[in-house]
Amino acid sequence: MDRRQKRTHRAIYDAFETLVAEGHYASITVAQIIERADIGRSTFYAHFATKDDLLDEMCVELFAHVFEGVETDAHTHDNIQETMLEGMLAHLLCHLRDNHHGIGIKLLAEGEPHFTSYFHQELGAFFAPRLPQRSNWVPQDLMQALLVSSFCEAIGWWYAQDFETAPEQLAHWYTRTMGWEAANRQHGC
Amino acid sequence: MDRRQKRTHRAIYDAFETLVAEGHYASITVAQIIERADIGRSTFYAHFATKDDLLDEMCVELFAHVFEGVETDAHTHDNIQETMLEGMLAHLLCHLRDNHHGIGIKLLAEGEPHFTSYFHQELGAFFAPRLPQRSNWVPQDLMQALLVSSFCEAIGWWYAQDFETAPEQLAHWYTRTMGWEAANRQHGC
DNA sequence: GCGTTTCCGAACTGCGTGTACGGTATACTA
DNA sequence: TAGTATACCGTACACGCAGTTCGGAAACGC
Repeated sequence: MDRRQKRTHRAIYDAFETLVAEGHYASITVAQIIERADIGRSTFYAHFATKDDLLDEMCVELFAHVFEGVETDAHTHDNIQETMLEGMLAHLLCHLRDNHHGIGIKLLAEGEPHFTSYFHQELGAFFAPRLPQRSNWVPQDLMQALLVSSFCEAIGWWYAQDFETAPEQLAHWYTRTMGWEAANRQHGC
Repeated sequence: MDRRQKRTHRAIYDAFETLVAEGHYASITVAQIIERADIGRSTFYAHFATKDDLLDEMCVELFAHVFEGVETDAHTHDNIQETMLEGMLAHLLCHLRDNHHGIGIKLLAEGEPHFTSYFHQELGAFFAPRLPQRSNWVPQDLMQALLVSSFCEAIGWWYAQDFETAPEQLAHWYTRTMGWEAANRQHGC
């Protein structure tokens, strides 16, 4: 690949990332990206058909990192199933907070539609084989949707309070609230 | 108030409502509204500063209807508390589905930001004094946020499957999933 | 070096928002 | 019913942003 292409691509990408980190995605203009990346207008359109394509590419790259290792990673220091789940979710939270200036979490909190739907999809797939026990009362797809949207909301809450809570704590609150504690612990009976 | 004003106002309002019912809010243009309402361009701007102001006014009117009577209404044929809550939620669902061509539910499902945040606020206030028992494990504001976003998601699910499920059934699933069943029933212990 | 590819940048089209203003029609008022 | 106020019409305009075009300059790979 031509060295110029790589350079330009990177420049656009970086400019975009910092702009997203600074302000609201929807209000970013191509002119701003161009100026920040210090490239010509037509050059931008030679690389991306539209601003959303840029976002789209970023989603792919981001999720590749964010979900990477969530299923297999270290945090499984305990083989009680729900602790494992909590660990994975905490892991996910850390990734979202720390990768790429935390723009993933920001786009989620802002409710950016494309990113959000992408994330919903990924998270839905993650939850699908892990639904809480009592979910047989409820249609599976509904249950899954509730879990996903709640987790997104929890992320938004976390972001809004500037990550004061520890990810493990948040994951614990979340799983308890959504009914996973019934899995293999007896409630106070 | 001048009769002409009322007429025009109504015309704009109705045109807007049908347009929202037909398509995606974000993609509706002022030109479309004008054409549908059959009024002049400057006339529109004499009534509303911007398209969003129109939406805003609609939110107010809509919520006045939707939340009206939810707290006090008939459905309290039973004074077990959670049945009451389910009844109120079912009532709410009916209102949302049936009022104003169901545009409320549509805006929610589309994730229109202004309407959604408005609705979140109202619903949050509704849930605040009714949090499930076990919510003392979790910060109240987080709990409330999870309840609200889950309910919105449930509404979206309902809309997506074209209201096949009965509102009472959906309200029941929702309350059980979110942990209200623990209020005064013993789990299977 | 030399052909190829990419970049530059300015000019242009297209679309949507919101404003300005003079003429016309309709509504209140006495 | 005549007169005054006010709402409506509609065209034209300024503005901002998206996305395209194209000829010339610069950088690349071989």
